[in-house]
Amino acid sequence: MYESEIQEIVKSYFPNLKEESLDAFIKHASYLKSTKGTKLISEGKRHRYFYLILKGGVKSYYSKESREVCMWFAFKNEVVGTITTYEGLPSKETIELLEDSELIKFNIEKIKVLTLTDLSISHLMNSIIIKHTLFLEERLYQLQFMTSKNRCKVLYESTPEIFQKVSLTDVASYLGVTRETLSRIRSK
Amino acid sequence: MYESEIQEIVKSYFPNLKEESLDAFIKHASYLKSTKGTKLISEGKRHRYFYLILKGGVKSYYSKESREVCMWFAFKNEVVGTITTYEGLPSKETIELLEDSELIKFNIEKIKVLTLTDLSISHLMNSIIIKHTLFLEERLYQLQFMTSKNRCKVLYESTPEIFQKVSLTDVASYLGVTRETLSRIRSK
DNA sequence: GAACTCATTTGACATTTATCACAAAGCAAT
DNA sequence: ATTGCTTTGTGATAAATGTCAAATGAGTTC
Repeated sequence: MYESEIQEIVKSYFPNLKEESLDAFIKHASYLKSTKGTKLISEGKRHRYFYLILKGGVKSYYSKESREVCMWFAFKNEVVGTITTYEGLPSKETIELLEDSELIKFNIEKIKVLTLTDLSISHLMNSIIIKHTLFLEERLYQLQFMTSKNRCKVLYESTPEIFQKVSLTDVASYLGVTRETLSRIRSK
Repeated sequence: MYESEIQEIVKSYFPNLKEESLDAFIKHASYLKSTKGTKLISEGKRHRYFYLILKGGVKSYYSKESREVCMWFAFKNEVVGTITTYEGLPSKETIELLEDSELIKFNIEKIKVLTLTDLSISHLMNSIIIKHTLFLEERLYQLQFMTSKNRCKVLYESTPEIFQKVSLTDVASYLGVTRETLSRIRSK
């Protein structure tokens, strides 16, 4: 993929990015095509990138004692990464492709350097983080207030594609129940 | 309290704020002393402020059908607010004083205007948000992976003052159990 | 199509936690 | 100290969910 194509894509995804910031931003972006199961970010390691999904999907999960708990899923047109990576720390999560996907990857270290002098880029990164923060708050709210049956229902209504693309085991862990329980509650 | 005193305090709390940004920042800060039970931010309303706690403590909670669930607690030297307020949206949470407290309040709208032209202030707000995001991720992790007994233990070990200053009912809701259950598990 | 693998469903049972009711303890005002 | 109020603790029971085991179903390979 040519740099000019990447530029067009990035421009359309981040319309608030000023023209003069765009060039610098693009310098740290590159196209990436990869297969199902590939890990974009692995738990315990430091990484340099965050990603924009052009095609495909990913899951994020924590693992502990051979148990995996999914924290979120993302598909086409979403920006993904981990906040620990942004902070230069080892990631606590793993981000893995759910299917063969196409992405644009951005060098986070380089782009952080740009935020030191470029307001437009600083605001862009800000808004990406805030979007994630709002998502986490909503998720916590649902875990604390809603029954597992309702969480399942709300998820199905808001993003039915998750049930097509993600295994029930993973959806169950995301909803905070075992797969057996999810299997039962969703038929009721 | 004189402006010069506020300036000293703010400067010491936000050492990364550049000297030339500090003056503009301080213009939107003021001292506030208030009594237990006062609501700094009320659910459903738009607000203009975030706060730095000089003395005292607060709790944040969501309420639904007369049930309250605490989302976090904060004490001396912590910055508090809601991300929805920062985004100019009505708050989903209520923030209430746990005891008579002294605070500095900052006008969020005005400071957001400053972030449009001031990198130093933009970065400061960023880092405050990121700190909160890391907290939310840790909390989600604990809710998904740890037993209620362990969550209780970890909370007691990390911030014992919560058990002194907050009612068991509130702590229980924060930990995701009923107060009866918390009463039982903590004695075991 | 048979054999194999993997995901999902179902059943039986154990465990945890919620719920409801009430008792005990702590605290403030008189 | 007595009264009233709020918070915390305890007991009995019900509901939800976890755990383990086995069955079914769907997809793949030979």
